[in-house]
Amino acid sequence: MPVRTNNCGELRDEHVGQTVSLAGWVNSYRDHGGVIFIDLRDREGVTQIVFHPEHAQAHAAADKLRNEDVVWVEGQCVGRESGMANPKLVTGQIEVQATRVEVLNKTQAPPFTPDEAGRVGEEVRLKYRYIDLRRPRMVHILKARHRVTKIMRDYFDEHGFYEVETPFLCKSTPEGARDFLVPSRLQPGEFYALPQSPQLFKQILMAGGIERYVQIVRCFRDEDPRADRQAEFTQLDLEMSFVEAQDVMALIEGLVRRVWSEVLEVEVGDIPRMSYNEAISRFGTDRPDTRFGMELIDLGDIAGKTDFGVFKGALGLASGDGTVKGICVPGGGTMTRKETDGLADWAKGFGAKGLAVTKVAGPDKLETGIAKFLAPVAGELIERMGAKQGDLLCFGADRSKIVHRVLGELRIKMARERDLIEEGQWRWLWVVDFPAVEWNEDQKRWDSLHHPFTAPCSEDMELLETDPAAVRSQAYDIILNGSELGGGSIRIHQSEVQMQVFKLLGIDESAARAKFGFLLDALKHGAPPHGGIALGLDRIMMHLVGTNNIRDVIAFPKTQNGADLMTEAPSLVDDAQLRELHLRLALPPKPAVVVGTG
RNA sequence: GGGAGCGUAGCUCAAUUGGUUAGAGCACCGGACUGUCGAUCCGGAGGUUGCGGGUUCGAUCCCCGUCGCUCUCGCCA
Repeated sequence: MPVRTNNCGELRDEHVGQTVSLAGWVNSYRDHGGVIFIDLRDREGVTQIVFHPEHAQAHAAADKLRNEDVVWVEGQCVGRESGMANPKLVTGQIEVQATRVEVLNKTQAPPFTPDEAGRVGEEVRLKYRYIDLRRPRMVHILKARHRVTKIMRDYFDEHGFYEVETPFLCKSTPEGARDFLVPSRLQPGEFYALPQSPQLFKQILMAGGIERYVQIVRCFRDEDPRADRQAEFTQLDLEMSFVEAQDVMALIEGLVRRVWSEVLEVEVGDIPRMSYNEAISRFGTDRPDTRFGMELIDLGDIAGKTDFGVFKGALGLASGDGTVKGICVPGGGTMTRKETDGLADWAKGFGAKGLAVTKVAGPDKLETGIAKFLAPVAGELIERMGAKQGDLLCFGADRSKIVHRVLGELRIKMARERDLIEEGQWRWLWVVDFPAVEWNEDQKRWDSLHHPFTAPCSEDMELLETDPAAVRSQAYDIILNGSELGGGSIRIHQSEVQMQVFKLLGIDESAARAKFGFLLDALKHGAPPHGGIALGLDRIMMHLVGTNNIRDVIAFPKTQNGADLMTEAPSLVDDAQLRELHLRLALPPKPAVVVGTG
């Protein structure tokens, strides 16, 4: 490999006259028969190379160059005459007159070129990821990701953290997400699980006196992916001893302030806090998008004055948690009957029986939908909801959980569809004061909202036995523009408290010992008070580079079926491999081949 | 596991109500061309319309199944 003196993004007027050598990929070629141009691309940019017939070796070689050939060129950096400069290239003031060329690798015709890849389907991009990664956009993303993790490591180093690696081959604990399992060869019939997070290990590190731990770590959850979720993902994971929630939150504020400042030159101010109850009540979700209004308005008292059966029914629910709330969709009055009927069907997907709507026709006048039921309270309703003529009012009347869910989802849906979110905003939020546990109606038991190691608020401790639903936890989630970037908590550091919580969750002493005995022992052997947080690095990157596709920020992502289209993982393995692991497949029978009926 | 959308040349797309030889641009191959920068011009090659079945005189088009990709509900302590 001959010497490379410069990269393709750095030559400027000041380099004119120098003999330079570049290497990279042929981004495009323009063969005029006499003079030939190629745009040479490497990681750093694009530089135009000119081949004149006088340099016979170079010219002859250039004649055969095609897109994505890998070449090395040597030549003179020359200035371009005015009118011949290319303002689209940062190197457009100069070009390199090639005197020597070496084709480092001749390529097959590529299925697509990095130039046009923005218009290529994702399936093809993933199959030929190495070509996709040559796109300046992808280089930019991977570079940004590198910078972000570098900033994070520097930041935590400055704050006294040690980066410690934790195991990938772990003990399976059936709580939470489905585990990826790894069969053990040495212990027939037994399995490891890949970590869903290093939660317990980082707590043990605290018991081990490490005091401040951080790790940028891969986590695995065998659940169906989404646009912002992948079975294999990366967390910024940390834990600190001798701290309270405020300390962890302040540390993270400092981190995002630095990352956003250095990467985007955006200043992040103090991040406001909102209680879980307020978030649910005003936004119908524990991760509110506060970039726009359209908040949920409580209408219980007004609804009670109407004769509308749906409202009456909700308010009179035996469960006692019946609620009537509404949102006002600005300008939504333009929606057609078909569209609003469609909303009702959509709402059923979230457990609602339907969705009542009406339109504002004047200061105290409603029309269409359930207008006739609301006529007596029209003025009051319109005033309460801050509505004006031409708005659409949507109502949820049901158990409060369903009302909040439906209206919370509707709020987002309407904002997106009607373009009510002003771009370029960074709305940060801490959601705090979560309930520690939530009643699971299906399983008839209490479930942790975060995880079983989250410390309850000390002043709520006595409620653990009398009124579990009222116990708040020392947990905190950080939200950006309605997306959950991460969450953490102060942990339980006393084994008696941990056992009390396990008991509430229906995990008895023997089960607790079997699954978490090592943790209980560690808590008994001098575990300090501690707490931490984990942030989704992939989601942070999605925000920083402006994509809503998590696969864009991962070099080698998987598809919705968990497949890697490039390597074709997962795949069948040899019988010999299975035998070594003491495994035998028990696949479901193949569906019978249906022969045409007719 | 459920719902929705998509699948036609290497890539991005088109193809009338179900109609005769499935087209275009780019890429590829051959040729021309000494200042282009999405070069241009001339010519050429390239198709199991994802796969299997059905309906029909005739299917890219309609029906059933299946595979793949995307979004989504469930799921994600």
